[in-house]
Amino acid sequence: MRRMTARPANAHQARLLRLLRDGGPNSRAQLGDQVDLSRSKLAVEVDRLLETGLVVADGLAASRGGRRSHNIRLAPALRFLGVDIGATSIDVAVTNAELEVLGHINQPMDVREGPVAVFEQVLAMAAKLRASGLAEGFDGAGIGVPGPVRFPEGVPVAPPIMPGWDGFPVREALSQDLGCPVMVDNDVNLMAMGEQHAGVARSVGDFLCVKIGTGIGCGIVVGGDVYRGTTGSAGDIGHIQVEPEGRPCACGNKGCLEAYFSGAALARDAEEAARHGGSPELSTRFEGSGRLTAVDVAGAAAAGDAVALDLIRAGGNRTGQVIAGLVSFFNPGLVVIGGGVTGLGHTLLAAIRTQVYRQSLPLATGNLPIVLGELGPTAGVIGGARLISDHLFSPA
Amino acid sequence: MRRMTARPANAHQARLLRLLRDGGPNSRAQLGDQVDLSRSKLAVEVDRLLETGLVVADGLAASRGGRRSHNIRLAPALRFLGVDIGATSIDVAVTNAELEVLGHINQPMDVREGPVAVFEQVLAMAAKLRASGLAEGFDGAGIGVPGPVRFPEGVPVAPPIMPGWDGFPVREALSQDLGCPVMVDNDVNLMAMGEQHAGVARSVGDFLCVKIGTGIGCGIVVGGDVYRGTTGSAGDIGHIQVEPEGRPCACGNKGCLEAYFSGAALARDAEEAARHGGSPELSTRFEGSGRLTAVDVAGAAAAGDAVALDLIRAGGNRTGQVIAGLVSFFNPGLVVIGGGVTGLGHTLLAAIRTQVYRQSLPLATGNLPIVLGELGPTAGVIGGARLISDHLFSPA
DNA sequence: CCACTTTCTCCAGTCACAGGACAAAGGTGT
DNA sequence: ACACCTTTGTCCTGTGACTGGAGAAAGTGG
Repeated sequence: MRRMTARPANAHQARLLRLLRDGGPNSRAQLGDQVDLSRSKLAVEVDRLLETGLVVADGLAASRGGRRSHNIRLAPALRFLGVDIGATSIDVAVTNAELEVLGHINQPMDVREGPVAVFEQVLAMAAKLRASGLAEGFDGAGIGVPGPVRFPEGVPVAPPIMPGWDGFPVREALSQDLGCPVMVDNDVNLMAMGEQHAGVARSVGDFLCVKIGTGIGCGIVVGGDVYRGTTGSAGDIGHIQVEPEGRPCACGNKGCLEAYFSGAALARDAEEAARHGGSPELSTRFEGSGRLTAVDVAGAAAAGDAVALDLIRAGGNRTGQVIAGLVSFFNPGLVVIGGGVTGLGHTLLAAIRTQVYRQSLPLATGNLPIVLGELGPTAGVIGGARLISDHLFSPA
Repeated sequence: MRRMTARPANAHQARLLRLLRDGGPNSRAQLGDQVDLSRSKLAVEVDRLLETGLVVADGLAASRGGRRSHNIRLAPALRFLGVDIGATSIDVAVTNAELEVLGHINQPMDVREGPVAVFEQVLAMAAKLRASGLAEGFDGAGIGVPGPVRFPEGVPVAPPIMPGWDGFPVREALSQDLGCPVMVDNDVNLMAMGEQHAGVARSVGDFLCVKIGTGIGCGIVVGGDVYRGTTGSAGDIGHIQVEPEGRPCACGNKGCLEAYFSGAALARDAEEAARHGGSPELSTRFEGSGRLTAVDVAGAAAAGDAVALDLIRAGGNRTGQVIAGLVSFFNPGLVVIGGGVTGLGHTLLAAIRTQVYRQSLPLATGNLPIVLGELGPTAGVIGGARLISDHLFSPA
């Protein structure tokens, strides 16, 4: 099948495409209400979009007391690929042009296997989705990787947890293999974009999205746009010091947040507690599998295990301490907590909230919601689709 | 004399005014090189600006091998007022349209006297500048106040160190009294704008400007624009906790940065050291005046006093600790240190640099200059002029 | 004095866009 | 059934924005 070749010719067309993406099918009249263009001009631009095949007119809508309107919608065959490469697993999803997830698969994978092995698997997963009939091809793909990215080029830079990825031309390589445009970003930024598009952060201009998984990162959204910093490392809060002369961290420093709370640190602390006894729940789980993860801690906590609850609270307090500082500094309109540890749920959230509301300025916290992300693992892949669609739905 | 009444009629004119403001007099041809408009269109817009009187043509420039060009410049009679209200003193300056300071006066004043008393003094200072012949009137004024501001309305909100200012309609009142448009912002943001316009931050898109005076604040510039946060309190880093269960702070919390380092904390620590002996330099100065300020500490440090140097280093370490976190989070392209303590100079800077380079991620610090502001007390007033000129030089 | 450069103006043609007239297609009340 | 209203969409014309070229004005250097 023929893939998306055309691009919007001007800012008006780009605007219309995004409106159709975010608002679904619309009549010309409804579009006119949103774009501040005359009906004639609007009709011209819509006609041109119809000519390119980017949008189609399918059928008539119900009457609203007058002539029935034609439904204008994005081409129904458009497909975007969202790829979220985590430290220990890969998520791949197909979406339609409205960024609705049509199919989503997850497979374990260690990023440290290196880009070649990882992308082999990504391509296999994409092929599987295509084979299932959800897509005949992909019109674009958005990729998230767990480390800083030089955004314009789509190349990871000095990623601590991804040896072998430094400088690998992800965008170029995948674009070649997939045969479609590709954009690459930090996985945390993708999560932020996902929650912004379809989750709790809809209609919030400035917010923070803290992702606690194997590591800890923070997506920063300013005025609706992701802020990436001068070298693409903005939001890398895992190595902010929370304890002078504290625990040694993998990064070489001491007392980093990640040394105290993250998927890895939590598992280690839990195993320690299990070995030293005092926590029947954790000990049982430990003996079962020989190792523990954040999921085990969540399970133990849900069963009322005091040690597990303390671990979560302690971690939440550390994290909240850092977030409190960021809230004072950044004064966001919303803080979203997400990532693998979301399963720790409200115990974690309560600890974070306590710290933030206690330490940050009243003016900054006065009307500040701190909530869990509502999309879970789909946030990243939706964010990926959003990333590439933002790129494609902008003037050529 | 008649004051500036016209405003640019469109984005092109606004662009041209800003180019003339930032680049000084220019010929039509030079302007054409910078704006991506045809010569004809450019000529039309320049002519319209000439008609409004916002710009004037004065004389011919030297030939560059062909016909001599007409110099186009902003109306030479335009005058902006920059007002920087600090906790303990007021700076007022007049600038021309190019934001060059023509006259600058400083007077001590306690903000806690309240808005009415303060603005009486501001008006007197403005009148003094006018009387000196530097201005026949003001075309606009930019005001900085030491606390958060609801920017669109120009009203301080819940300012901790300014009781009596909460909700005072600064913009409206001053606009009335001065008879010209007024914009109000946090003093730290003004400093950032000043350093961006005429200081060390020229041509840097994303940077932080840390002002250490009576309190500590941080101006945040994202993509060339000041970021103010959801409620106008962004950059309020003085109350970030640096020591759990640490010193009590005036804000009611414990262990805030400001409790350890700021003009006030430094003076208190110095007086303590002077009383307990051990520092001949500080003791001498203390006996002289009965109190100490940051200036005394700077003097003692310059004379080699070990206690004073230790105080500065300790404060710098605390501050650097916080800045290190912000650098990891924000990944700026530059960090500017300014405010009243700039006199502490390189001892302070060295301590901050050490902390940041040691704690933040290499990717974020790799090419990160940390420098002292180069404008000193004029940064704020230039920033004020810049603020109002940005407002006036934008489409009506 | 001539060739060449730079600056600036003038003019004609093109494109973007708004707004009104009007046709198409549906409602609602009598 | 009919008149009348509403909503949607199309067509057309006029206006203003903008470009690019021709050419005048004003200078330099050989």
